[in-house]
Amino acid sequence: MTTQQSSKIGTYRAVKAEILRRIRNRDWGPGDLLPPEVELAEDFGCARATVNRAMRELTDEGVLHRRRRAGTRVSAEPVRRARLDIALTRSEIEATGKTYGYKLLERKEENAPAWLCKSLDIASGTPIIHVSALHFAGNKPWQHELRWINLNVAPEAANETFTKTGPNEWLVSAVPFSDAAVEFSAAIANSDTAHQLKLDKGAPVFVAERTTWLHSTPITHARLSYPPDYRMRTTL
Amino acid sequence: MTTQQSSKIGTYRAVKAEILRRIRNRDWGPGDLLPPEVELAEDFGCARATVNRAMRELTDEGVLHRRRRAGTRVSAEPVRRARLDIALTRSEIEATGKTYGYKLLERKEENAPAWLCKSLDIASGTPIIHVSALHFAGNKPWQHELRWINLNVAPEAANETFTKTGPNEWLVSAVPFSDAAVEFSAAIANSDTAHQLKLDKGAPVFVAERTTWLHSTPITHARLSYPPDYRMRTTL
DNA sequence: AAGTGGTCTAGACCACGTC
DNA sequence: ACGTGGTCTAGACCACTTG
Repeated sequence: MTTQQSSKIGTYRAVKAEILRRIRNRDWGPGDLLPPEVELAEDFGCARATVNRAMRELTDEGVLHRRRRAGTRVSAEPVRRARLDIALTRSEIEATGKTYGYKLLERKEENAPAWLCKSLDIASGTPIIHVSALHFAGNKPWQHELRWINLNVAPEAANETFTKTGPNEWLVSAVPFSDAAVEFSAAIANSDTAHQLKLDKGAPVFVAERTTWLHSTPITHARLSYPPDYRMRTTL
Repeated sequence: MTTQQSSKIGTYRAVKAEILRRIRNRDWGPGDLLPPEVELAEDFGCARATVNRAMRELTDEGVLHRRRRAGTRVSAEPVRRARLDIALTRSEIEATGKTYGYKLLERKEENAPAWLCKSLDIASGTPIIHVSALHFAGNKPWQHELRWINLNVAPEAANETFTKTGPNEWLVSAVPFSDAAVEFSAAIANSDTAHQLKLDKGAPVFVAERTTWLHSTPITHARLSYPPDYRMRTTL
């Protein structure tokens, strides 16, 4: 929340800080064109590469907008690129100082239900493992996890019981992936989830749905429900 | 969702791709130590700086973990660093192809209520502007916005009516900030929000709460409520 | 003490897209 | 066409932290 300590001059951090200062000071307002890298390098008395790194990072953060030949401008719309650190549930809970707990509710092998085939774009009849489990922070239910694992891609999952650790912990160490997507939404807990999370009927839940692929092939899909007092925060 | 096109050899992109390939191929598994930069530079036949950039980016993305002297390892827990692009509501809606609409519901100047003072850590009696507004995608209510602006920091806000454009659009172009935080959660819509979003009583809403500061001084706080069919997605 | 990453420099060439 | 950013190189010195 506080501006980062300014560093020695001539560093890319110092350049970043100075550019940010000028933007906040409105020397450069939204949409304004900044001088080219070479010029700024002279101003700041450093190498062009240093200015480049500073500006590149500011661009990644959504503060600047760059195009070849057209130059660098202050973002007219500061698209805040927030970072979400999605950790293992265990780590997330332990980071709060609470004790992590896990309980397997159900595990079954079956063919992927129609809605899942459609959602993941896999052939009907694809064998999967379905797991329902609870994660606790201390004694309090923290997350209800519903997971589906594609056995065609991760057949080793058939040997896992998931009684002591959750599917995700096993997956991250056992199955490589190349792409992931997450969706967040709000919903009313269904009766099972409400019961497991010890919520009243009609209580809202925060829902995260994750899917991962290895080279376009779906590996696993998870629906994670959190009680309404859960807060997901951005870092940075 | 698909792996990025591999580039010419000797580029940092090629190095990134090759490192990722070896990780997915389990040449290097979770927790494993990678060779030092100098060595990889030789292997790949490129400069150390090129390898450095590749590894630095992979570290930013949460794939690798680096410490001086200790070397570089594959993350044992791939903390998925998801990126959320938080755009202006207008842009977000227009990106879906729908027409953006805006309607001011209420605007009043008053002293900050106690809960807000506590939440933002500002003195009681701080003058603020409170705005309630609706954002539409086509004819459908998309977001209910409740906003509070600190008049001590942004006194110019007193001259704004917010009848044609929302507070956020004015803020981004008029008031610089240095820090921002966002929290997401699920809640039951209160009667006002439910009415405005045309939801049934007891319907869940997806809630985003944003606060921004300029050098540790709170500028504005917003509570944004979305209907339950809203999905927030990660990019990348 | 020594090895590893972190960063800066000076120079070069390239790629893109605007003018 | 040509100015702007994008990237690579080779070398150097520094900062951290572990053995």
